[in-house]
Amino acid sequence: MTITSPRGRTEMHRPDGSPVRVLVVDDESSLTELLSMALRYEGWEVGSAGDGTGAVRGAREFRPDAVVLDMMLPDMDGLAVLGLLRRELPHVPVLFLTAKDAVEDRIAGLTAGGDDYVTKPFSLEEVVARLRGLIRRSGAAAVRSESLLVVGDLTLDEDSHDVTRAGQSIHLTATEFELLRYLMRNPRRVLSKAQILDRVWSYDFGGQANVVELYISYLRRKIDAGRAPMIHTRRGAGYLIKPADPAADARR
Amino acid sequence: MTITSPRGRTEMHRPDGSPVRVLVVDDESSLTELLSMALRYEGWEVGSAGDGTGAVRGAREFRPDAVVLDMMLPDMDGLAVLGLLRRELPHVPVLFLTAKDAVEDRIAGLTAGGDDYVTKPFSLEEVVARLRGLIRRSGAAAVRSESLLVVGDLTLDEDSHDVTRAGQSIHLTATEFELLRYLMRNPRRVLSKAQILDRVWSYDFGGQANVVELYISYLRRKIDAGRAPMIHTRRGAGYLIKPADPAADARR
DNA sequence: CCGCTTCCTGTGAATCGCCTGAGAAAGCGG
DNA sequence: CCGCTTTCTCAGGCGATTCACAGGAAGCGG
Repeated sequence: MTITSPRGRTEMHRPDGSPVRVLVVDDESSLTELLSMALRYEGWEVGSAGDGTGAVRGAREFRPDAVVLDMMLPDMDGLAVLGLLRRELPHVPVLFLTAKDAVEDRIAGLTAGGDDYVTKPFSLEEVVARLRGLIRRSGAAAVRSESLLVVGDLTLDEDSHDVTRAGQSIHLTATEFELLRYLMRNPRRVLSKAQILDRVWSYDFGGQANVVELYISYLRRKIDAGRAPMIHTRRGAGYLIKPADPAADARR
Repeated sequence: MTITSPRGRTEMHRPDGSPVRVLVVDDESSLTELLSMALRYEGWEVGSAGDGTGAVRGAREFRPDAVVLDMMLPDMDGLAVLGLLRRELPHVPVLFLTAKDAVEDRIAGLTAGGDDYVTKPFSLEEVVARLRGLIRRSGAAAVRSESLLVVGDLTLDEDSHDVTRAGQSIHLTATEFELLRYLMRNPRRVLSKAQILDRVWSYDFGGQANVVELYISYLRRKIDAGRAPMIHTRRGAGYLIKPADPAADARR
């Protein structure tokens, strides 16, 4: 098993102050690497394993607070792995990775204990968001962080998916929602189109990079329409969101 | 016997503030695991046993506030187990698990003492609800939590199964009732179709996921018909219930 | 001010997810 | 055993969503 330590900001901690630990189990090394990078960046400590045997060993040695588990492993059935994991770590919430077309009844019962799943191909934002939700609700994180993101007079609730600006409710589509969440989780910070594409769109997205521009445009229409703008373009660099400058409104 | 502690929100407590304890007895480990997960998520401490002998030992050592007991155990008759349990824990309420075709009048006699039963295959919502009822009525829980769920002008009584909106009584079928209860126990929270399926339908349900859509549609006809809607679709994410926005009514 | 690059956004097509009517099958009460 | 209720499948339909494309606008360096 490989263990890597966080390098970014750590918002969630365990009761003793150490970073949250996540075990990633997938047989495609490109995916475990992708996930490890993203989760480490989230401020978590990441362990990874490529099969069921490694997963059990990882659970025993690494004692993670959450597990990301691919249901398709080379050496054993996903449910079998789950059973063994549960024996080691009865409390740990599990985020399942499943193929889109996988028979849905394989999932049956899995989310019942508070676990969750995402289908491949996924976006990193989605995985991170769900993992945060699982950890938040599991009580492993000392700070039972809020599900509400706030930037200026803009709010986004990850539980209800409600978005408001200045108290007014705003309807967003799924993609718009994920994009805004990503922006709001990184306020006052320039995010490049490449970063956004990597984070918000599925890892197998093969389309034109200007979808980002398009969706920024959609967001502006809904978020900034007729108000002091919060979404800003940094030409040649990317986009960022920040609380509206009150003077900007008067200036217009 | 295996003991696992709660990790979720704990709404019911014992007089000393510690979590309620439930002993699960079933010989199918997949079922004890499923139940353990769900009950732990409910905020309870769970012990489990796979046979009558283990059940008696569990009762003695774990001192549960309630027992979930499969009537079909490998080593002894359900009634024998019950007798031994009663010797250890005279007042503890028991939730029996029985096969659908089991002789019902035998069970009926058993439940006379305030116990209850559900037939296999069951839904987790049903088990949890009945267990909550048993515990509430047994007086083990310090907070004699209400049996009435309220969201906006919608009320649902878990004891009487009465549902009203704006004072008007509404008739629901069993499935509609369980679905609404699940929604109302998680107000303002998006619940995915998978979560709903796992929680409201029996664990062996192998049908199409769009039954959820269908029943949401039924509920809307009865709950939201001609009123400001309380049940909302989050396209690509799931459903949620919340108090009707009063402005929405005027807007329509 | 010019020309180049980058970004914005209207249009439209394809797809997706959701809603719902119709009806079969199973359950239930009398 | 019969009729009513309930559960569930199937499939058509439709609006919402996603995305490509392309012309126009805006910023930037000189």
